[in-house]
Amino acid sequence: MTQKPTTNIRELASKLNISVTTVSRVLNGKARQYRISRKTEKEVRDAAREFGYFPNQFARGLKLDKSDTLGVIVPDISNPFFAEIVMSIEQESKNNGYSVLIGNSGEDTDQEKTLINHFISKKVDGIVIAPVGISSEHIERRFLSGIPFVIVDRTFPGLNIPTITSDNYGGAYTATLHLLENNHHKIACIQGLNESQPNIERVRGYTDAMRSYNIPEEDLIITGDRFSIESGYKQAHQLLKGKPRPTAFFALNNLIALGILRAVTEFSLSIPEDISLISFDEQTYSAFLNTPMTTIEQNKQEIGKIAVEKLIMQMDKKEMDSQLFLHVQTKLLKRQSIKNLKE
Amino acid sequence: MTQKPTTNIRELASKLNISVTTVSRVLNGKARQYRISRKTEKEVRDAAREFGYFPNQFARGLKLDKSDTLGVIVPDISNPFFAEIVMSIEQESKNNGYSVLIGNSGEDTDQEKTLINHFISKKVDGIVIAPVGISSEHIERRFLSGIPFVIVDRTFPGLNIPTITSDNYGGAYTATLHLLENNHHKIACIQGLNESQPNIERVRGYTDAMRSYNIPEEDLIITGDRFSIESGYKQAHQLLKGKPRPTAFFALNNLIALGILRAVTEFSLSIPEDISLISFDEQTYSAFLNTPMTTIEQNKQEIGKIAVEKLIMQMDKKEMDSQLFLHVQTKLLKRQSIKNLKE
DNA sequence: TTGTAAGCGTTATCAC
DNA sequence: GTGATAACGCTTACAA
Repeated sequence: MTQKPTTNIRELASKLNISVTTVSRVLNGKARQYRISRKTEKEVRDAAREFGYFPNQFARGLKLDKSDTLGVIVPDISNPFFAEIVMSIEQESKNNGYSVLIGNSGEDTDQEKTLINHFISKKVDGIVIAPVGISSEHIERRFLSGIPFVIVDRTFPGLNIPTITSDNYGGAYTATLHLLENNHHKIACIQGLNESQPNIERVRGYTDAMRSYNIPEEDLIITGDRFSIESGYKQAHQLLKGKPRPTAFFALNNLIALGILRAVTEFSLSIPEDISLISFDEQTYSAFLNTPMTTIEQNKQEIGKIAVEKLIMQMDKKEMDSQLFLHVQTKLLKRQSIKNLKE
Repeated sequence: MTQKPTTNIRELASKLNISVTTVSRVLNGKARQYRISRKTEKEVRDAAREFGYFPNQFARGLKLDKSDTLGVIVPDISNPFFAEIVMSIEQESKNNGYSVLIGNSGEDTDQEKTLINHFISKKVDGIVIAPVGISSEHIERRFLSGIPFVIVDRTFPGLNIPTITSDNYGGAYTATLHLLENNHHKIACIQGLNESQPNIERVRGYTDAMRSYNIPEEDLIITGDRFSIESGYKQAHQLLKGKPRPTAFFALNNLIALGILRAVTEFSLSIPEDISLISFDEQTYSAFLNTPMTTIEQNKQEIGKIAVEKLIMQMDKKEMDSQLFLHVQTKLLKRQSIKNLKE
């Protein structure tokens, strides 16, 4: 039950003894265009304020076929990486006069589908989605049928939908290089959701860096099942049991890093003395771990902001922007979780 | 621009050579009530599916004066505490057929006001809000004017709006007692947003526990300015400079704890050897700090869930529930950040 | 410079 | 069992 409509445009008009047309025009900023007298304009504005009138969004939407609302779907809001992106999206949307509907897919493609349908039936004007990343047909179909979309974080190769991601390849390359420069050779790359594009790109960056040092890396790329603490823990645990141990871990996201930390602690090893660690994605707590962690920072603020900009462009121009795929730069934050083996 | 209305109810009806009334009835599950024939019912359902028809939510909203949408407002989505509450709210809303609009007030009461107005004009059926916590008139006014509200986390004393919070008093009492039992006497209580109710309640719990041990606590209650890392850092830094130092810190939320950690590291002190620490609010990373942190866990999942339940009750019954204020139990998670001084 | 009225797509009321 | 139609509140051609 919503607030009882204190006032509608008709009442307001009759109170002022003018037509609803005039009221509507003034309130939509078209007073000038229709050469409405200053006096009338002022009267309308004053009355609207006085009676706390604001147009009914259902009626408006029905007529104009738009809701001034965007939908956002992420796989896991409780992951601060996505939470920050959502925050940035909300902020930028607000600045542009849009509200945002939120949806959490829980890393589940079916739920993601349901959410998309739901949002469309709710008449969102466009959708920013960080997909689960396994399949994209459902997204593509909707996009082709005319729903504006922007994809964030988890791309799909060959999908012609505007996409904003971190420079995953570059970030991973930098991370691995940093380890190599500290004379690590046995660097284990702990994956999250193997099939997802950020994961693939990060592995590619890792691999290329390793090859540039002529180091074979095949056995060091460790399969994960998803971007979660549990997955990271399981893989790290497995590796730490084996001999010889890797000298360093490259965690492919923040949750994987947390899982590794757990395994390392369990084996009573310490960082960086016994094992070095670098993680993709900086978090608020990264610096405050007892051994502050070296990370690859992603600019979540920027990712969210650009996503909304691109989406609005798409909605307005109803045509696509030239720059379809955008990479946001990452940054290496050196802290104390990496030991130089030659020292 | 939303999807072109592939089909509307009129088209669907004419395709089937029946009236819109019948179609509407079937699709709203009123086939039985109006004794519509099995055959017709099936035809309608099949056709709806075939043409991908779903009712226009603007028209529906206009007619029924409801949106099946809830609004959620939090002070800081990037704080995982709120992110998890939002996640839970989204989940529970979805389960009950509601969408959720999200708003981030950025710990700013003006923004909070704007968001509330915005949501109301968007015709949300109700609002769950974790207010900034400084003032509540704007909320109360809207509530009294008929908008269903549920407040979460940051209460206001004497405000008769359904509220769900953690048992802040009890949690803080337990935390402090735990420190006392480990023979700490100089326990600094590092506040966040002093004026906010959770802060006040936690201080009350702290104070009562201290008094039960006959320990004067006045100078040990440290003023903060907000629930942020910076605030925690600043206060801890100040304390560590002074002599004699407290032997333990009680951080009034997760961000404050992070700030304390930063200060402690800066002074090259270690936990728990040099200083003990307990934090209100458990986080995913709490256990993975090199010194796993002892915390008071809050049941965010439950808080969000109950909030939505209460809100829906309020919307449905249009009357208030007997149980206006609800406390969700907290739990002490003992880890290694506290040293027993007698050992 | 202002007004009249049609129409957006749905549901509820009344009629048969 | 089913149907015609008014009404929800707004914007916008078209008129004046």
